[in-house]
Amino acid sequence: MEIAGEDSFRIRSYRNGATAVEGYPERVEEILRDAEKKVTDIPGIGKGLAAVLAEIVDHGSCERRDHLLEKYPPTALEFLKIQGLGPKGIALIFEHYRISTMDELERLAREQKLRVLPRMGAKLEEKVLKSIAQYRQRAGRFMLNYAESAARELIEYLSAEGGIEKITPAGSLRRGRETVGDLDLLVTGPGAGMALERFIKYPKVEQVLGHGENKASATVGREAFQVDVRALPRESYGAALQYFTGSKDHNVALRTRAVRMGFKLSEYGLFRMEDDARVAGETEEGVYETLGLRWIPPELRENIGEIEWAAEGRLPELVELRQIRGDLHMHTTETDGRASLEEMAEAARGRGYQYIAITDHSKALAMANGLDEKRVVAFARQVREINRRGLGIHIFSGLECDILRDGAMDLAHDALAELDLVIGSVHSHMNLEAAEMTDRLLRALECPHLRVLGHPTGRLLLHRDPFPFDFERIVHEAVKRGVWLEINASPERLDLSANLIRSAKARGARFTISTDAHHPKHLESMHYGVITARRGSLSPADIQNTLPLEQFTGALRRKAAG
DNA sequence: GCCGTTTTCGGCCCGACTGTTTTCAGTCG
Repeated sequence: MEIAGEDSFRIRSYRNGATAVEGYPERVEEILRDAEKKVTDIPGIGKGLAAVLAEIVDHGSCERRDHLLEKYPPTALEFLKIQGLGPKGIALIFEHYRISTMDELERLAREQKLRVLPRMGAKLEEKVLKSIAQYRQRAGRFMLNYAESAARELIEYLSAEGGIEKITPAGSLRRGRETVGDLDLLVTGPGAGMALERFIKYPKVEQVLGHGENKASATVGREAFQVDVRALPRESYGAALQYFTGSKDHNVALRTRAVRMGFKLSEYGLFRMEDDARVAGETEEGVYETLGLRWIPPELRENIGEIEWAAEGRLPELVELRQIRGDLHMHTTETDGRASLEEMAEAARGRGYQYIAITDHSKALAMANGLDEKRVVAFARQVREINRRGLGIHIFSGLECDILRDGAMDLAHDALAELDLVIGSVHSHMNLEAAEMTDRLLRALECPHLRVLGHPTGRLLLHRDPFPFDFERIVHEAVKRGVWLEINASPERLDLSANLIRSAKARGARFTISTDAHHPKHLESMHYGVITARRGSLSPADIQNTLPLEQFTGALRRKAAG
């Protein structure tokens, strides 16, 4: 719609509507079917979008979309990812050349055919070519752990010089998004300007993209991770932190509120409209407070209703890392882990946990030397013995049991009955049709010994999409049967995602957060899981492994008792 | 296309940078 030059406010409404539907705990399909409910009760959905939604539910598309797809190739949206090209530029290119692929765009730029168009020139062609190369190289996003360690190293490097009061990563990293596009680093203090100088001399800098008085941009490392460092005066640090943390949608909503209250909010501060006086900006808390809001944790700043919650004092109490009492998914050298049970236990004890579950693979994962019934029974006995001796931390005997193609568990029920905690996971045949996958998971949930559904969607970030199934139905059944949903904290998975967590919570689901560690070091990934749970608005009470040992043991037994 | 404690019509978030430029549209964050 942007490329077609449609009304910008209508475009915004569509975009808002899409986010609203995505984050809404109920399925649009169900709301439409239910005569009691109205789809227009979703904030951001009015009469027009309600009709569009009905169309989409009916036949998978809508007239406007079909029409646009006749006029423009579907790849047009990819062109928006090329720096220097916006909707207007792309429209202009389409008017003059019939192209539909990135290769064709590249050819136009190389053959100097863009510069003949109005308001385009040689510099733009160069920029486009460079950007296409980057687009191909990295598809633009990095996993959270990559961004986090890049930020940590850089902060350490920049802090070494002195004269720096604060240095904070903002943007999607601060919000804890599962993948990060680039890094915004905010610096204040008398040495902030010098920090920019120092940044462009950072040994890992590959290419300096820009360097001014207040901001320096560069790509870091061979992967071309873009980092922007901004030097800020102390009085606007909080406003800048707020602004650059985003999300964009959150900021738009916040500014709207500011305007309504007679203020103007920018990255420089919060100003009173009537006399331009600065009323807040040194701290983030001050900005929110002046707008009549509690401080909103960055993980919630996605315009999912958090501003209303903050205004009404009903922000959820979000789970914190220190509230996690144990890790319920990890592997040892018995299968594909790299450390022994004792080593894993020792590392967990070092983290202050009260308990862990050792959950090696089952025999279907032959490659990993998965456990068969006999080894499972022996393992359960061994764990009982270990706990009698005492390791300074309680061990639960567990298993990550494969859910076979037909939904049967990989091991016989009487063997599973010996264990304290059985996780059921899909590791194979992930390309089934949604209906078949749903049946498979439903059957798995029938197993009376199943306690946790492991990495429920099977996604691998930047690698493999979630496999399709009827999520609501599976959640419904899991809740009914007392099966907990895993939030797999491995930064490659973060499965469930924040959106699915919210949707599942609204249906009464209970969760575990576990690392799926294959090495003692991987236990540190717990905080990615906690961040993801926070993005899903979860409180400690939603998460089983925040329970102290005794209560957790009790919760485990309740399923066993029926 | 959405929305309403000024409003069912007339608004809808803000500012910097760049080169397409000689006064500003388009892009970016």
